Amino acid sequence: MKTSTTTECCPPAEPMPPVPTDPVEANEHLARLAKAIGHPARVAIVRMLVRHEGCIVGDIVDALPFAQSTVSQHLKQLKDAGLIRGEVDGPRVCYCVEPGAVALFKALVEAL
Amino acid sequence: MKTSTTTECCPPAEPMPPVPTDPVEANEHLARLAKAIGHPARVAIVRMLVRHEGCIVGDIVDALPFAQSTVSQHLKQLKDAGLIRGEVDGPRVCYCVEPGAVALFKALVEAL
DNA sequence: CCCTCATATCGCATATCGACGATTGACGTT
DNA sequence: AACGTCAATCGTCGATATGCGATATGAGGG
Repeated sequence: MKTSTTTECCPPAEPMPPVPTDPVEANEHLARLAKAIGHPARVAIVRMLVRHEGCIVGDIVDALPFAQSTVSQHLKQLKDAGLIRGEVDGPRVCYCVEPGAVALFKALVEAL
Repeated sequence: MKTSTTTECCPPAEPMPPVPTDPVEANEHLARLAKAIGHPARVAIVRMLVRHEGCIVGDIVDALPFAQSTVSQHLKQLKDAGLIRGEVDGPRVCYCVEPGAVALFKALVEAL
């Protein structure tokens, strides 16, 4: 198996970062998460990572119609927003969703 | 009563724009909505409009620490995304949430 | 060791955003 | 008709986003 690497590399991950109590901070947090999601490619990435329970790497690049460097930037933005996590797995890098962050995002949106 | 105008002006509004079936289109739609939400001021605006069942106008400007023109631009972005609607009510303009769009957004996020 | 593969990062060009002040337009009031 | 008010738009500016190719970096394999 080489073509599609679906290695296991994601730790259990925390349950859910505390929902911000301060309304202003909640707004900013939601805005930050929404902004990170605010691009079709990043939506696709998140969806892909959520579906593939495990993690994927350069498969993401193959699945998207963008150059490798572009995809890497999108991954960085998602990582900066705390939505995903990347861990080095030998020669390749393994990305996985941060379930808590996604849950928080859903909660914040639901609370709109 | 002049200071805080909370006039009634929002029509019942449709129940919910159809959830896009095409996954690509769903991604783009979600991205568009998320992008529109991806700013603290716009989050605040949406939240404000959702809470005040009716509609508000220049009160939004007073509630935010930005110039009137800036708030107007944010309102325009939200309107372009289909999240809110603005109707002229005499000398002032009345904004209200598009409940269907918000529901769709929530549904799309939930389906992540 | 060198070489390759997989990612990240840099540098660049273009486009859009975010904020503002100033102007315009629409509407009531006087 | 002239005025004042409210809101949208214009023009501008710096900052950021988005895309790419080219280049660094790092881990493994020959």
